[in-house]
Amino acid sequence: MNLINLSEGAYLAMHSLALVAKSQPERLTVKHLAEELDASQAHLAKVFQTLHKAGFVDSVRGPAGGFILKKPAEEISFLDIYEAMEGPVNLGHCPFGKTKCAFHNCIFTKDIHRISADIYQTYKRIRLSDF
Amino acid sequence: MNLINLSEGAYLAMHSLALVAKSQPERLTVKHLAEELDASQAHLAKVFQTLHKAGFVDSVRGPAGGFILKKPAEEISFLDIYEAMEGPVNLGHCPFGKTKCAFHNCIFTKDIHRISADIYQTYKRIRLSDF
DNA sequence: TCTATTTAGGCATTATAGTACCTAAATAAA
DNA sequence: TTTATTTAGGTACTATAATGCCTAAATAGA
Repeated sequence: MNLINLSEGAYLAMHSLALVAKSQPERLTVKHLAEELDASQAHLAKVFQTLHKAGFVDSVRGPAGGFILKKPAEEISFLDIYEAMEGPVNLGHCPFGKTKCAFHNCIFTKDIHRISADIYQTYKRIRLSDF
Repeated sequence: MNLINLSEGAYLAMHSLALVAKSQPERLTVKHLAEELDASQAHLAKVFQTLHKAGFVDSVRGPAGGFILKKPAEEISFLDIYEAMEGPVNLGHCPFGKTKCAFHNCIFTKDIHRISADIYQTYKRIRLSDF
């Protein structure tokens, strides 16, 4: 069981974009990336549709086609990718969306908020140019 | 979107056991706890079936029934509860269960492992007696 | 004994993520 | 121009987690 919350989709997005960034300016195909990551080609294709719509990559169809980064690798953080795949992160509120808490001092306040902030800052700091 | 991985079930287990611990030796009912936590009574009842089987609570049926802790609050950590609800945690491996990694140094090694270890130690440290 | 309360357990329903499939569009190469 | 390749997008299927519902069992109290 995984302690951090990262779907297969977000995992694929982060890892495949890192590979795309590494091989710039060469285009990479979904087929190639799926083999490289030992992942489902169908799922990865869906992920890249999302990444394309979100403006992270440019696509070229046909033979010798594939994906390249649309923005410089320095300008794409893991947080950007995470939010594109999983939706926007909202820190500062109860991580479970509760408006009412049975505890005067939430039993999670001290620790869970610290950890959430840590993950947030970590994702924000890591950039595709780091690979 | 929540950065840490904690299901509604695990959230309910941690919070309701904290309330049970606080009100010892009085028994608490699922109905009471559901109101207190503003949560689904049906779901909480399921959670307590799991907690009962896992040996965290003793149950008494019928009027004036409810749940009490079976073990001292000092001996129950959030990690114990988490694992009872979500399954055993395995640190030290790829958090996504991959045996093959496309990166010589996994892009997550430094940070994700640090954060996972942090969450693990935090859950391990927090005990029901802390409330 | 009877009734109301409360947990136990099984089953059904719902939501979501993941996967698969099919067709269209684009394009490089033969 | 034709063919093979590859992304785009829609739809549908599957698996699993989460949630809800119903009935049985237990038990305190009237």
